[in-house]
Amino acid sequence: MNRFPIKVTYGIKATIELARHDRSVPLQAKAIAKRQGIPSRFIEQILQGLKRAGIVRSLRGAQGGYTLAQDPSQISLADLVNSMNGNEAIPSTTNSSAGHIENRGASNTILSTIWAQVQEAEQAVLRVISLQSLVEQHQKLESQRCLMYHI
Amino acid sequence: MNRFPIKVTYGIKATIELARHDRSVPLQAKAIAKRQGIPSRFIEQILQGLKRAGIVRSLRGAQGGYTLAQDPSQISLADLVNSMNGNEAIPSTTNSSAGHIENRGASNTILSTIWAQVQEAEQAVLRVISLQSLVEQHQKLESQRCLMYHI
DNA sequence: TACTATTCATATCGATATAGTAGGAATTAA
DNA sequence: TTAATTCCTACTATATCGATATGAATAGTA
Repeated sequence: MNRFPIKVTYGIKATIELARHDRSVPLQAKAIAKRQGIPSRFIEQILQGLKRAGIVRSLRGAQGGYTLAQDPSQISLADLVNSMNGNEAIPSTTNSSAGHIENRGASNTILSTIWAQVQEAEQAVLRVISLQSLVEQHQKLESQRCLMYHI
Repeated sequence: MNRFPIKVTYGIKATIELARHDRSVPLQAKAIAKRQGIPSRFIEQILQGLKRAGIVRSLRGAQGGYTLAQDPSQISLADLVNSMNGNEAIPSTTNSSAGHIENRGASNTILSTIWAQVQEAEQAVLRVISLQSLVEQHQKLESQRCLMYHI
């Protein structure tokens, strides 16, 4: 069973924690790490990346921590995944340089186009999933797990 | 501009060469390498993988080489990409073990499901593209390039 | 002010994956 | 028998992944 890169997985988990947390109070990297079982120095790095991407805000110093920069319903999985893939801001459909693919050889041109289609298909899946919906699914699954214990 | 792993790119180029070549006469790895500018020892390895996947057939010895195992119209890009990604035979939609996702934690379960959706979206793009159509596009682009020289 | 908790920045590390290279055994047409 | 070819296995070099390490900068609080 394949999966997202662990860095992406951790980042998403972190934002889920932030979304579940009171947005007016910053949540510390250490707390996120503990709750999700992530090495705390590692999640710090990831959160810094998310900050640069404008997904989260931070407060330094004692009682500092991280908060979401936007409402969970406004953050898509595409936003999260792209911000953590080094792919700074995938230009959705701003294919400004159409036909300007400077590959020598016909097959390179064709394969570039197909790669773009694959990427777009992936983005289409990720764009329609909001952080909000992740949190809701999370809630639902957790409560199901609770019920199981009562059997 | 991202792209397929070079190994996958080379493999696809090799099968395009095979598709353009008389299928009753084997084409040598060395010839493919030369035409597509691929290190010849490397394309050998890749072709062996394609053979194990049943995409190509080989003839050993002098005058040996490779031929396609099926008609180009019957080979999809999904077949090619999957056979070269180590993912031996992705089970298309044989989701026999639905609900058997053995991840601890609700977010892992959710993310596994989403990853599967992303994979399926990619496969859907690749499944509808045949090697035949790649060859046709290739032909078309080459002839366009010819026209350009006449301007 | 001093102390402490936190983010922020940068370097390093081990393991794994990617992109090859190398040597030679096995096979087969001529 | 010879030359050309696939086939098999091992090796190398570089990059990426998944962290860990060290410590500076910042800010709340006693």
